[in-house]
This record gives sequence, structure tokens and C-alpha cells, in this order.
Amino acid sequence: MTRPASYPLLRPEHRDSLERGDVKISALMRAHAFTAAANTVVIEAGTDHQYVYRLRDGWASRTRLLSDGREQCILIFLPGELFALKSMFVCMHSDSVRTLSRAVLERLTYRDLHAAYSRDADIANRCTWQVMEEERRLHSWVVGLGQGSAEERLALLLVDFHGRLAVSGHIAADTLRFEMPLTQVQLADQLGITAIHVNRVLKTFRDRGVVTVRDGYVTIGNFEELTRTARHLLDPYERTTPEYVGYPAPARVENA
Amino acid sequence: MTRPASYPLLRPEHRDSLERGDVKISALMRAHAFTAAANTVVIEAGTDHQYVYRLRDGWASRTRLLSDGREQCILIFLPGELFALKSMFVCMHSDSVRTLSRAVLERLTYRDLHAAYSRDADIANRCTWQVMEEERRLHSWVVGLGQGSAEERLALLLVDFHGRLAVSGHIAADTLRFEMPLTQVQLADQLGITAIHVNRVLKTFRDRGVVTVRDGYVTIGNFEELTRTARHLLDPYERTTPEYVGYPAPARVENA
DNA sequence: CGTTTGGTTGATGTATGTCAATATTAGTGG
DNA sequence: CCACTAATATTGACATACATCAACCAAACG
Repeated sequence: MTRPASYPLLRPEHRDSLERGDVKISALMRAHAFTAAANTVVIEAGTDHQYVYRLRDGWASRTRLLSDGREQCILIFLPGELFALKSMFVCMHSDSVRTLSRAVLERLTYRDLHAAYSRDADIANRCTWQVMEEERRLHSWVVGLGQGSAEERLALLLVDFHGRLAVSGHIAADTLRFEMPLTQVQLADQLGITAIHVNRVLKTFRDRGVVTVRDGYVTIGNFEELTRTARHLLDPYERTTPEYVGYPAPARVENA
Repeated sequence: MTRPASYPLLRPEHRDSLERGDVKISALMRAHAFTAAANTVVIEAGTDHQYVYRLRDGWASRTRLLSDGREQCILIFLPGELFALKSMFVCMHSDSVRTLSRAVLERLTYRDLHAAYSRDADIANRCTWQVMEEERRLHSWVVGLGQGSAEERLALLLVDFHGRLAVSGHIAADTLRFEMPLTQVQLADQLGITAIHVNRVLKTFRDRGVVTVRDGYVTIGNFEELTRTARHLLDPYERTTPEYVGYPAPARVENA
């Protein structure tokens, strides 16, 4: 079972349209669902690609591999999100998308989705929203990479995971333990630091009782201290809790 | 006089639609044009904002100010680009947009643009394209910040400026000198390093005859060496020259 | 003509990378 | 079930890219 993404900071006038769009896209894609093991390459960099996806369950990431072997994880997708919307407009993906855990994916050819997008304003709105939401996260992550220390970045990332899972209803907002399938190497690629240094920072967090990252789980020991570590990097105007946003969390859609 | 943005890697089937969208948006906004001095704050972080903009001439940037005074420049806008499209969907901007040079701006209330976007597929496509194009640049910049050294980042940024100006027709592709209004402090905020270090890297570039950045101009002494410095960070599948993309540069629209 | 802003350079400090060694765990084939 | 291998995690010693602090110059500016 999956829940749709929630819509922090959305102009209230569009909310219903987005929820309809979410339902409609799910309906279109439901017939084309499949399961992928962890670490499956869904989209290969350097290829044209015909599909747009919806991640129904599991984690996935967009990653760029550099010609000298360095690797940067650009964006992490959580359940309910659409990805590869760019398939609709561009004929080349520069980065690959892979699953980080066992995942359930749905998809549709870009032609079919673009046809629906042209015909139905709800679907267009939902697609545009997805891209804008990703852009918002990329903005924050550019700030994190440009200005944050290793500690700040790691704290920011964990707070971000927690907030996104809470908003989408995958965990309760006050849950302090959740599944997180990234290895230290993958965390390092996301954070722009070495895996060895990730390990060191995790150790200081663990020793201070702030968070423990182990065996595919994050256990937050001191949420206040974690957010305090990330405080300067946190977008002061984004609050991921529905209370802050001023309207209730969106209705949930079950599709399995 | 301004040219519209060009569309590298765009699926050919959408090209005409995007160009029509560009013309239509320009037509809608033309009546609401104004000039701003350098360093004018166009959008203030932390406010709702009613407008969407088109930068007809000059440079602008999206910047986030952290609570402890650090500053990160997230994205730089060049002539022909739309910005603050998010005004259509979200009720809060987390970063401010300011001009980097004297600039000519056009704008429209987000309601008017969203109405046009709902009614006209060309306009919807043009808006979506803008957001996707920004996302593409953000992806590349995340890679640069996450994996690049100071030298690599600076080289990447200068190559990016040159390529974008060339594709949009503001300079000839073989021109090695162009206007660039950023100060070293502003470059530092974009690159995620200190201004002092920017200065040092610029000095090594200058001493090696690679590039000279002075008095608001970039003069490339050795283009090959500059791209070689940035080579690992360059998106191998993005080529900003129209030749590579496989179709001619878009027709130019004059609107002043 | 002082004041501000942008730029330049040197001396020194530090966060993080690199190299190396060793557990620990997970997967794989016999 | 075991032996073998390959990931993953952990920790220490050492190296370095970049930050910080400080001083100074030049041009713009009111």
C-alpha cells in the first residue's frame, strides 16, 4: 500500500487538482506495475528512454557516474513520487536511476503520459508539481553541498528523510526509527564526502546519542540535537508537518 | 534585443510548440516590462509572491541566505529565461532573486500565467520545459559541488556561461570574450568556496593563460585547457552547440 | 578626500581526503 | 553445511585542499 506525496506550501487552490492528478496517473500506470530487486538499474545514463515512472514502494536514486569513476547521487526518490518525467521532453538521460531497495514500480510510455498531460489539466498540474518539488529539494541540496560541513549535511539528509516519510504517511511524525536502505558508500555519494568520513561522522553521532544508522535502519536518539546540527541548512520556510502547512494531510489512496 | 532560450536535447516533436509558447509568453508579458538596476532584489525570500518573470536582458540569480550569514547562490539566470514559475504553485519563496547586472524584466501575475497555462498547451509546454531545464542544470551543479575541486567548479561555471550565451545567440560560439557581471564574492557564493580561494584559483588560471576574469569580462585564453580542467564534471551527453543537438538553432524573436 | 567595495597576497589552521589494516557480514558455489 | 569471496563497516596515521586571519592596494563614490 502506498500513499500519494503530500504537498507542503502548495497554493490551496491547486490542492484538489493535484490529488485528482495523482489518482488519475496512478490509474493509468497501475496496469504496468512490476517489482525490481535492490540495485536494479531502471534507467541507464546515455540512453533515450521511453517511460515515465511512479515509485509505488521502495527507494530509488538518480546518480551520475563521472568519467574518472567518481559518483554523485543527485536525488533520492521515496514512495509515491514520479520520476523520469523528463522522458516526455528530452531524448537523453544524463544520469542513471537505480533502485536502492526492493521496489515496486509503475510506468507508462512518455507518449501516453504526454497525451494525458495535454488533455487533462489535473495530470499536467501533478506533473509540473512533481518537477517543482524536485527543484525545491535540489535548491536545498545545492545549499547543503555548497555551504554545509559534513556533519551538517548528514544531519540535514536524515532530517529530510524523516520529514518526507512522515509527510507521506509512511511513518508517524513522532516515530524515531525508520528503514533507510543506503550503505555508507551510497550516503557518501549523496553527501559529496568519502565513505570513510561518513563513517567517522556517524560514529560521533552515535557516541553523542544523536542518531544510530545500522542494518538498514535509522534510529534517532535525540531529534532536537539532530535538527539543531542541521539548523542553518534547513529551509526556514519549509515545514514538512501538515500542521504547519495549514491544511490537513491529503487523503490516502490505496492501489495495491 | 533578446533571443529565446535554445532547447538542447529537446525531443524534436515539441520544438515548434516550445517556440510558439515562448512567443506567446513574451507577448503576454511585454506590456509589463521594467528596468532594474544591478543588485535589485526582485523577490524577497520568505514572502508570498504574485508574479512570474521573464528576464529579457541582463543577469539575475536565485540566492539563499542562511541564518548564520552564509550565502549560497543556487542558480543564475541569463536572458530569455523565465523565473519564479513556482509562484504559480507555491505560496512561499525560500530564496531571493536579485539582479546581478542592470536588467530588463517582464512579468505577469501567476494567476494570469496559470490561466494561460491551463488554456494553451504551448504555454504549458514552455513552462514545463523551463522547469526541466533548470532541473537539468541543478543536477549538473549538484555533481559539481559534490565531486568537483575548486578549480574544476570554476572551470565548469565559466564553460557553462560561455555555452549558454553561445546557444542563446548572445555571443558567437567561437567568441572567447564575454561580459560576466559577477564579483569574486558572488562567484564564491555560487561555487561554495571562499572569495579568497576564488581569487587564488583565478590567479593560477590567469598565470597559466587559461582564462582572465577582470572588470566584468571573461577572456578565455585557452578554451581547450579550460574544458579539460572541467572535463570530468561536464555532462557528457549535453552539448550546447546546435550542431551537436542535431537540429538548427531556433529562430530568433525580437521583442524590443 | 575619506569611505566603501572589490581585489590581491602571505602565514597559519583545520576539516576532510588518502592510504592501510582489520573486523564483520553477506552472498555463492561445492 | 562449509569454504571462499566480496561487500560493508571501522579505525589509525598521515597528507592536503581549502578556510581563516590579517594586511594592503586600487578604484569607485558620496
